[in-house]
Amino acid sequence: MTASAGAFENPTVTRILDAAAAVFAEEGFGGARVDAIATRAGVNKAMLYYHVGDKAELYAAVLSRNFAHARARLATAVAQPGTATDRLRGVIAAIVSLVEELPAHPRIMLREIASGAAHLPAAVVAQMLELFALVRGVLEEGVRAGQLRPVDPLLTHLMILGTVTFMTATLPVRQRMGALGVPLGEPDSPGHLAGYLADVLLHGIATPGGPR
Amino acid sequence: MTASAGAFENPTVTRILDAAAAVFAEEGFGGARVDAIATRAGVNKAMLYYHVGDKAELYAAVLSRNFAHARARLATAVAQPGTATDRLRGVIAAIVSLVEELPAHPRIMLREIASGAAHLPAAVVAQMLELFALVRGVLEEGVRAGQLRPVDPLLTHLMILGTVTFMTATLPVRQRMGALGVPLGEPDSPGHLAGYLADVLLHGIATPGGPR
DNA sequence: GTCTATATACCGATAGAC
DNA sequence: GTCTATCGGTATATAGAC
Repeated sequence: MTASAGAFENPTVTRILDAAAAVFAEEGFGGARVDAIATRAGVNKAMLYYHVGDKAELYAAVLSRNFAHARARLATAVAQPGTATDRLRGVIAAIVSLVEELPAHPRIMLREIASGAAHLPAAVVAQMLELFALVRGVLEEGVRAGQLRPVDPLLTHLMILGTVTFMTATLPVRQRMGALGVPLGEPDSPGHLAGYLADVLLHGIATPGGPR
Repeated sequence: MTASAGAFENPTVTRILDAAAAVFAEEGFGGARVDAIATRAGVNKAMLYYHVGDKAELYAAVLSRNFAHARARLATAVAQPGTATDRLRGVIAAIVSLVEELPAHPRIMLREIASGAAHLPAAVVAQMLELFALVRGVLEEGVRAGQLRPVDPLLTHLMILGTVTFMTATLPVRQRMGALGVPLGEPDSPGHLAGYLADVLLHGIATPGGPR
């Protein structure tokens, strides 16, 4: 992962969090083994407990770091000049590039959603709210400016997140489906994905003159 | 869950699979405890192994049963009369109602996607392919009939699945966000969800005369 | 700060009585 | 077919030497 570490973050801690993110993504909170995280980080298990804490603290630290990174990226996209529509495209592109930079993050969140937020600390929930507020601002501005239909901000945000997450995280599943002999279309580049999503989201898949 | 059991399915097996689906959804494959599944099913752990098999066989049986149910439902929706657009709306409504009937299924699949299909048997992958083929048929027919733009069937299918799954499975997370004091919009009924998704997917969120 | 060794507990799976 | 008891393996977490 090698995500940008916080300014005051110990390099050993960074390695531990990077390893933890990968293992949590691969095995889930319940399935992740602290031994596996320590080995992958190249540190002793006792050092892991010394530097970060127990499994739950480790998990919270990984999520908090990822969401802080996402917030910085989304804030930049939202502050860009241009129409609300332009900035919505920028937000989608930012989300796609975030998933490329932090591939473990959507996988961890997929599991978190599945568990009903069983391991999600309150501080992380607050971070998620900040992100939603940024995207909602762009959507509401687009509605006010008459560029967007009166749209449900939360459903729209979930539509973006769900689509991007599925299109990237399902790659291994799709490869296994393709191995069964059925062509599944060309592999999708990040740019292709972001463009396709923004286009469908803005204009739909119906032909302009098609029946309603 | 109480899904429609296969015709030749032992009632004890049905109870075990129902319990397993709930626990796998809640805890994941790695986090699920066979003891917890047996207790929830009201059977002895030894009986669970006797009737179904080990943890992996249990997991495969749950997924296979769910996908068989989904296939029957989707096949009905696809066979309905009407234009391709009408049937696409029917497919979306069928997917939404499936998620309502089998709430454990999307949660299990969310985790499966996150793990990179780590526990997915080949037979289940084949079942997923059948479902994709049904939806792709409707989309391709819509393109041929000129009702849909030349659309990427797989990306579109993932867009539908990702959106429906996120909108339903994120409910606990959204409730926790709402508890932090920020209004998140009215709760979404299944019908509202299906209608919103179909509408956005077909026509986008841009106003008809809006800038491209 | 770092590492070894271990306490303590739990889990998956089965043997064997009935 | 059903249940109890348990084996063997492994997990988290920490104590304690250096």
